[in-house]
Amino acid sequence: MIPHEATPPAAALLEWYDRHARRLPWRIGPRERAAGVVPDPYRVWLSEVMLQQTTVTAVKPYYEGFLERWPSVADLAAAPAEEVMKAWAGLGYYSRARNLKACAETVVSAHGGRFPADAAGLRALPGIGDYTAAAIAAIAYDEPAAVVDGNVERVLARIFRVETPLPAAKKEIRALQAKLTPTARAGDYAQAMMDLGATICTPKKPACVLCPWQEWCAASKAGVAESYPRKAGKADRPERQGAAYVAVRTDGAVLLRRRPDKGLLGGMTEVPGSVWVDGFRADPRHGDAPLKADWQAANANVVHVFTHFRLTLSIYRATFDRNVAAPEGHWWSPQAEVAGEALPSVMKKAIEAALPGATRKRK
DNA sequence: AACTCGTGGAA
DNA sequence: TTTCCAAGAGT
Repeated sequence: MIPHEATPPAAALLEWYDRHARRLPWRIGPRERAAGVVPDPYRVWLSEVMLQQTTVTAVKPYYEGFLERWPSVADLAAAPAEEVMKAWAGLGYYSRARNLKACAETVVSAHGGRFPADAAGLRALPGIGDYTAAAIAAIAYDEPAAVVDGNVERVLARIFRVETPLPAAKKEIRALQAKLTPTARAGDYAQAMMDLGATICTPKKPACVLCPWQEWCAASKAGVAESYPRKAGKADRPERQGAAYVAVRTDGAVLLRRRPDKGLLGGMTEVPGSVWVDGFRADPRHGDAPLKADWQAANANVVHVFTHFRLTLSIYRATFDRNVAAPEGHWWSPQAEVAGEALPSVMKKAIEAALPGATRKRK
C-alpha cells in the first residue's frame, strides 16, 4: 500500500460536480437528485452495460433506441433475443447483448421484475461484474459501494502515485476507493469520479489546473500525472486473413447465415466465408464458397481491426437467380431487410464492398 | 493471471 | 499509419 498523509476530501469533488456535472441521457443530475428524483434501476443498468468499454458518443443512440423500444425490464425480458441482437448490432462486445437479455429474464423470473436492492445481489446477475454492480448500487440506490472503473483507476493512481502497474494494481486501488467513498451522496460521488476522469483527469494532457483535487494529487504536484497509471506492456496485434462471399439474388436479396452463440461475434449474422487465419490464401476455385458460381473479386479488400487481431477479408460477389435455394443453415435476406439484420460492423463493411448502399437504412 | 471479446474516433 | 483507448465481464 502506498503511504499518504492527506486523503482528498469527497466534499471538494462533490462541489466541483455540482457545478460541472455532464448532462447525459441516462443521468439524474445533482440538482434533480437533491430535489428527490429517484433513478430508475433499469435505465442505470442499461446504460452501465452499454458503457462497458464503450464511449458515451457511441452509446447515446443505442440507449435511446433501446429505451424507446423496451421501456422496462419486463419489456426487454419479453423481447425475442434476435431482435435484441439486431438492436445491438454495431455496438460491439456482443456477449453483452446476450447477457443483457438473460439478465432481464432473471430479474423478471427470479426477482419479480425488480432489480436486486444491493451490490451483492446485482453482482450475481449475468453481465454484471464488480464495477457494474457497484455502479448501479451507488447510482440507483445511493449505496456507498466502491466504484472502480478505468476513470477511477487513473484518478487514484495519480493522486497516490500508485507504482504497481495495472491490472495488478486493481486491488490496491479498490481499497483506496473504499476508503474515499462517502456514506452520503454515494451516487453523485461515483458519477463525479467518472466525470473527473473523463473531462479533467484524462489519459493524455490532464487539465490539472482545473482539478478540484489537485492539491492532494501527488503525481500532479510532481508534474508527472500523465505517466500514471503504470501499465503492463501490450502484446502486438497479429494478422489474419480470410474470404467473404456476398451472394446476391437478382431481386437484391443477400445470402446470410448465423454465427455460433459463443466466441467472436457470437450469435450475430454474417455473410458466408472462409476461416480467418494468418497465411490464408484464397482458393482460386472457391471451394469454400456457399454456392457454385463465377465469383468476382471486389475492387478492394476489407480491413477490420478487432481487439486482438487485424483481419483482411477478400470479398467475392456473384449474382443468382431468384429460384436458387439457400444452402442448409443459410437464408436469403430480402433487400429491404438487410440493413436491419444483426450484422456486426465488419460484415456491413464486407457487404458494402460488394454492394454499395445495401446496408444503409432507409425510411 | 492471462485471454478473449468490437468499434470508431482522436492524436 | 499506428497506437491508444472508452463507465469491463467471462473464463
